[in-house]
Amino acid sequence: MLKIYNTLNNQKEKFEPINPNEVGIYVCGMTVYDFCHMGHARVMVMFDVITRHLKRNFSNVNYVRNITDIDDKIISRALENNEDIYSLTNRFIDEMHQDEKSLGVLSPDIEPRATDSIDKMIEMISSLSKKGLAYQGENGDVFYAVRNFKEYGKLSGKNLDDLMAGARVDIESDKKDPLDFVLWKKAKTDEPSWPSPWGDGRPGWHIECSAMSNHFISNHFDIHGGGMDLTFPHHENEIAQSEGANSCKFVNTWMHVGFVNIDDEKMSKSLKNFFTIRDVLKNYDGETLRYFLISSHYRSPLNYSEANIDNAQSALKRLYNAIKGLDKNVEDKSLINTDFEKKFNAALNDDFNTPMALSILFEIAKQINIERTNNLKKAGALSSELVKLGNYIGILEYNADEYMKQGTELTESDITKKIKQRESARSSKDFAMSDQIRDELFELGIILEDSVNGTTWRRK
RNA sequence: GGCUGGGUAGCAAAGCGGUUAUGCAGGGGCCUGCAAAGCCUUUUAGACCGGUUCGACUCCGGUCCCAGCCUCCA
Repeated sequence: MLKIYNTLNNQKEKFEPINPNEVGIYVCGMTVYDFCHMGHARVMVMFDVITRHLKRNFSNVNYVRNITDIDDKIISRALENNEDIYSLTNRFIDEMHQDEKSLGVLSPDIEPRATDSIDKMIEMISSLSKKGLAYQGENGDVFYAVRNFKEYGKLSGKNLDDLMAGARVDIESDKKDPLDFVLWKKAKTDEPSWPSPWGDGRPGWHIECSAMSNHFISNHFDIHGGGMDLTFPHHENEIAQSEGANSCKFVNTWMHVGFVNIDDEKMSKSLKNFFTIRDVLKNYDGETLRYFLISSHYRSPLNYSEANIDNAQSALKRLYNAIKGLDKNVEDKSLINTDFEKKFNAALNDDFNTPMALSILFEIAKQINIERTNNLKKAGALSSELVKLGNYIGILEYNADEYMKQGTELTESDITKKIKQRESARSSKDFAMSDQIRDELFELGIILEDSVNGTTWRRK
């Protein structure tokens, strides 16, 4: 039984899809004007783990993650670059897809772009307008009348009067109420625009997700996710828009992924304390990054530091080391304890407890290491189990031997030559020479390991 | 000020009202020519103060501290 923590009531609750075996899940994706940073990576990876688990348990999962390709920041960045907005957004969509691939993230089922759904947004704003929930200001912008949606604040646990007390004054606005937000922005000269009943303009950010989720999934669907910073106002506004326009419940389960922090502060573009995925991939492989991101629970804050990623790398290497050199095609179930998979799935069923799931993998690794000296077949069966469960969460995707060797500048044949030299030194008991060769290779980042089957090497 | 979360051993990070989390690091041992890897073993916890309980890191109350949201942000 799958349990998910729902931000709507701040409780872990039993997950039951609206239609049996069908799950609709929508996640707010990126605004594509720059490279993705580690915070984006965490959302991509966590929802990848989540949807992989959903797809194993429900036959028909529709995972939609949008792309925001029209927005103030995109327009100003394109202007800075003296570039067409589509050339800018296409470029960064490609970059994002490359990052996803590095992190082992599977593509969503549908990845709609905002600019392809402008008509759906206009429809929705019209319907809000008919219901008295939207109005056009004198400057031409169309706003949502927050006071007219009585349940406003139910997701974030805020009430309008508390919000008023802390509201920042928006001097140049035509809003009737400072908390009202923009649905449609009147076009300025030289800005991309679309025709609408309110004049040429472009959609506000919040309406994009309401329109796309309603269109690509349904007016009422199972799971909506995103980073924790989207809870308010973005997701609150989505509820106001969708429930206001459709007069039915919008989303059953709201899921929010915690921040990636640096020195216990949120990583963000405005604080300029962010690391892009590209930055980090210069020093670490994608799977190490993925391991790092899933090594804490998705709702907890995750502190970014090199020490912590090093830690993830060591842990992942332990798993690869366990499966190294074993025949992972042994599928004799009688040789393995089926509790491993049960416990693993139970961990994921408990609000996607990835740290718990990982600990099961280490239990298997330990068993493998114990068995490999006396029962190679059993060790092989266990390693196939370990790889299978690892693959469930998108790790252990590589050949262990290759994984342990990757990232060295030396060629295989150079290393093999050195190993042969050392072997002849060893057989003539010239241990000084033997150790010297091993030390030389160590300086170059290569670790040699002697065993009864001969000498193998791996990257430091 | 309002609303969310959270404070676990040297570091990271979970579960659990009583029994080893897990990974890294440290100690001792085995293995090894010596290492590495691995195995065995071991040290280091639960912010603070009360309460409930036979028993609390785990439940309840209070105090202190931290982060996030209340503006665009994943």
